[in-house]
Amino acid sequence: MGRSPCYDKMGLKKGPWTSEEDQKLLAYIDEHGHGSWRSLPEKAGLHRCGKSCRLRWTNYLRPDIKRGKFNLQEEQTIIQLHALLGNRWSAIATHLPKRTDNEIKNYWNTHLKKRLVKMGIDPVTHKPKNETPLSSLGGLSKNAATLSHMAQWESARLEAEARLARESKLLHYQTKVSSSHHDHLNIISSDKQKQQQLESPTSTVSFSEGKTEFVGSSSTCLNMIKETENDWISSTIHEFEGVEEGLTGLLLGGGGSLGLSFSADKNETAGESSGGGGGECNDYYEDNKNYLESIFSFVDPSPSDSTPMF
DNA sequence: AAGTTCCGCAACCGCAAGCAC
DNA sequence: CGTGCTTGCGGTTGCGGAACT
Repeated sequence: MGRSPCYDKMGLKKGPWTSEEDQKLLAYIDEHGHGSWRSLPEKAGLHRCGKSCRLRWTNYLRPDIKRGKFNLQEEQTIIQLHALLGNRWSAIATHLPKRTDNEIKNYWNTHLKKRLVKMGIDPVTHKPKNETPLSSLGGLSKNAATLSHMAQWESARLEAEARLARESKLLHYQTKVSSSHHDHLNIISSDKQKQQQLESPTSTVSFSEGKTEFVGSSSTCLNMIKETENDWISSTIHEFEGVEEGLTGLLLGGGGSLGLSFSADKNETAGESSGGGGGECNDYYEDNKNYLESIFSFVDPSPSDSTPMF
């Protein structure tokens, strides 16, 4: 199968991009859209392979990228979506407008993953490494099964959403040429805001009477899978045209109940600050409990203490 | 001040899905 | 329907700067 023979080709540069190369790439995409990535470098006068250009564009030069530190809400969203979706960074990124999958992946690997480990939570399964203390939460295994099942559906749905977002992007950049490339690095115009709406599809997962539903024309999981993708995508378009609060919003809507003490790098965890690991377990236990409750409250609509999501 | 270690992030690699022919 | 090309994705690497000794 054809893998693009990238950097072996004579004269193709690799490594960090210079500002001059950035300008060339931006200017070309401004003018023509990216079109075929393979042919872009030659047309743009770049001695790079198309793959490198695409990467540079999607991860760095795109005008709708927000750079800088992740805020608390974003962190929580990543963690909870990761619990649902695993390492599906592109799917997670669709719920974090202006953040790239690469950035989210990096942030997870360098920050969040370590924090969970320190809290005694397995960053892969999002379960406590020592199950026993939390078994007292009750119903967790049942919830875990539900969560797993849900994740599968959410996964499938997000794939379609992501595809839609990609198509929207392509359409936008092929048909719309924005102003100067300096603008790319600095502003978000009204056009870009429209674009964001397309690029940031939101979920409309709802839960009722213990049954999971996906709001929209495809009201049940079964319907969702039976519908043709086009039908489903078009229904999704209607959804996020009118619905502002998506999965992210839902997650954050319950954010007040989140007990995670992710206070942006100050003290990594309560356990760590307790010094020498003596009292770590209790602190971790509290963190874990809140952590898991925050995730499971997303699944289990028990009316008691969880903040209503809708 | 110099050397070493640690950390964060941009970029690369390779696989696989999607698409066109 | 099969084949080959392009693109997207996730894992990993390596460089540069910060922190530490």
